[in-house]
Amino acid sequence: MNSPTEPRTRRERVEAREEAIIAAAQQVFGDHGFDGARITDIARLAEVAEGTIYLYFKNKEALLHAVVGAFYQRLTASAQEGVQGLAGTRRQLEFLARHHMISCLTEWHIIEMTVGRYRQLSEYESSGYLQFNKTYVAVFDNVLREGMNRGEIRKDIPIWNIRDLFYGSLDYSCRTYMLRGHAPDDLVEIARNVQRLMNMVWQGIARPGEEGSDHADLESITRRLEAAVARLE
Amino acid sequence: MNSPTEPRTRRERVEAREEAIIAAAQQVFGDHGFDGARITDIARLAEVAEGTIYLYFKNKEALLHAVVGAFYQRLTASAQEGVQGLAGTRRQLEFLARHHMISCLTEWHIIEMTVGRYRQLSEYESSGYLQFNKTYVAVFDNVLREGMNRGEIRKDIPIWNIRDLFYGSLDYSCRTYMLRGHAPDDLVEIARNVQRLMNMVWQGIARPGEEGSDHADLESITRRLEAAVARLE
DNA sequence: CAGTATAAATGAGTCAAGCTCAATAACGGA
DNA sequence: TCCGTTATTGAGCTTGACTCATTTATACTG
Repeated sequence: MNSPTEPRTRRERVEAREEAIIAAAQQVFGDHGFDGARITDIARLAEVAEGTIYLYFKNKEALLHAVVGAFYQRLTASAQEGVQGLAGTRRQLEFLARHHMISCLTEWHIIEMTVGRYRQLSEYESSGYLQFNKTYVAVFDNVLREGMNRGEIRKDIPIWNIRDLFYGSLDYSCRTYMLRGHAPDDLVEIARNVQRLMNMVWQGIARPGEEGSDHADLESITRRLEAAVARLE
Repeated sequence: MNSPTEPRTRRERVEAREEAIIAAAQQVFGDHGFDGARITDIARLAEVAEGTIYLYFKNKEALLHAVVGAFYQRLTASAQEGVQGLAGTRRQLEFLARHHMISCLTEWHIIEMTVGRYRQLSEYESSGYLQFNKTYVAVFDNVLREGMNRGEIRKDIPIWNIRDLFYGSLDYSCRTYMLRGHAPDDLVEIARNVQRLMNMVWQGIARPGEEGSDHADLESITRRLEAAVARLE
């Protein structure tokens, strides 16, 4: 009857319970959304009294925080791991894009709960979610910085602009994808989608060839002329 | 004491009340977010009993729906109006981008409430929000389709991919902008931000053709110089 | 100008769900 | 086996969305 690794020590039992609660929460949150999820149901699913949950988590929000944290941990780890085996910035970005989109689609309900919650949280609480995100996008940022150093990526755009372009288009694409009633596991269609997005993004961020410098020069010349006119004014 | 246009007929009074409630709701939702807003407070601010609100709106969600609807109506109207006075796809897209970002920043709290609520709603309820969005992005879609017909925009990318790229990057940029503690009314900084994003997006969607993008850049540079000279005159 | 039917407004009361806490149970070392 | 500590419980408290019986305002009519 006992599972092979039944918790023996007090500490082990406590940790197992915490995990059980998080697992139950993930389930119920996923099924009903944040507001729709009842602590009672989470407690029942975790085979625990309602009050017990509040020994492990300060409140419902903290419970969500734990669920989201676990998700981001998985996400960040697999992203990092995948990038390491690849050479070339474009390759790496394409992997990150595909990986992000597939992960977001399969755990879409978690993403949807995270987005748009910041506002109702205190400065301190929301900083927790931001931290998760920061750690995750650090993987992207590194890829991008390396690409810049290798001369593959333009250096004249702030990195956060590129990041918003990248993840913004991907996440919106996820939403569109779901709203259109697509299956979250049609890998071929997803790959096609990502490919199109990345083609566009790459055009915008890749360091242009020889003739491209013309473009940059014209831009800087224009700025100088405008500045000159401003001085006249 | 009476306002110049005090409502006289029954119908007028009812409509004035509905508007008062929506205005109060917009205020309170904006200050405290959806969950944080109390119907009691909205009622007090609208100078109405709590029960009265439920004569006008089925529930709290319907109240939010009305507030968001009013926002989208303003947004769509001003977007449409602004586009009409402009020639050239790039010009129009740049206007739409700036307009979107400025609007979203000034009414950021409304945006944040809308995003991420879909999940907790019934199919029917969420379709209301989708409809708002559909009407709004129709303006963008038209600009893009015209651009395709004029040969300025690539035709080999589905329009929804471009839309996600466009609004995804803009909205994420809004969030970044707010999180970095920028003022929502620093128009110069916003314009710079939008400019960088649009440069990237344009690279991705412009029809490559015979140096067409260079041509377009030269065209826009010329316009800027002309504008500067015009100021001198 | 009453008189009345109908529409509109009210707020005390209900209900549901997050959260608290005094009482209880389980544990493990002596 | 006893006892101090830790963990658990669930009945009740609180808050806030929502309801509904009652009251008030309005427009219509003879």
